[in-house]
Amino acid sequence: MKTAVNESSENYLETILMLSKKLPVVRSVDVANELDFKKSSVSIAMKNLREKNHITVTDAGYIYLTDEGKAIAEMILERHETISQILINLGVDEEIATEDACRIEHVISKESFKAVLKAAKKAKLV
Amino acid sequence: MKTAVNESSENYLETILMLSKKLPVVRSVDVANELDFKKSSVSIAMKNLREKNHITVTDAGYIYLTDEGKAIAEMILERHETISQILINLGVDEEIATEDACRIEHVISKESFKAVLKAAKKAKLV
DNA sequence: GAAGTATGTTAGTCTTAACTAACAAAAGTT
DNA sequence: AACTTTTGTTAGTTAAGACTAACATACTTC
Repeated sequence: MKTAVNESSENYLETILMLSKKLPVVRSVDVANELDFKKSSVSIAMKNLREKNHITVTDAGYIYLTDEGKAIAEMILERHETISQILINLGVDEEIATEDACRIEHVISKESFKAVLKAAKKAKLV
Repeated sequence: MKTAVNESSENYLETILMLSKKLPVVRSVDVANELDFKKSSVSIAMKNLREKNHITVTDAGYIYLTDEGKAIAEMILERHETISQILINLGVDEEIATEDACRIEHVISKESFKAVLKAAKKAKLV
């Protein structure tokens, strides 16, 4: 089952996972606040993620990642943490490193990420 | 003079610079062929680049980068070559490395690129 | 010079993903 | 009970950046 995921969806899934680690439950409004988007935008995005089976939403409005959604979210979050850590350890300002990681995490291929991670570990950068 | 350049424009400028190195003159149709876009799309893009003073176009349809356009194009092309070279030297398949470089080159910050370049040189990766 | 090919432009369409505005329902407050 | 705040949804707008279709030159070629 090919799951074509675009950058926008990846970003929402990553944010839901991240929020679920620091909030008891995650709602649309939490996602909107975190990303600084309007709740109407998030509402539509959540509808799309529901239709693609990447999340489920309870009657109370609590958002949960499905296995598929969680797999994507965890992949992106791992990339985010790894890439920002590498950049910070190379001397890049933390805020800039985080912003760059936020963009690179969506465009790097599995193969390249794997190669970079391996090299960074060898060089004790991560 | 803040020159906000989006990914699309950067890509066109990079392509014009690249083509200028292997063709006597660069025209819209050459850009369209290289990027596999329709010539109408390129026509509109060239109009935008002209309005932003990133290129000039002669009556004969020959496209030339302005100083400002060339600066952007050279920056992106340097990133492209550097990033793809690093990935290839880390063992990534050449085609994948090139595709990844094509995307990362537009989203990495000046500061991060500089840090990565320095580290790659130290490690003899580039 | 007529016909065909190459090049460039314009007008209008489509998709994505944000936005505002308006509204409905629930929960909290006085 | 009445008012306010919070949350979510829907409808319609906007912008970017690709697309198709149609057309206007201009250059070739016979």
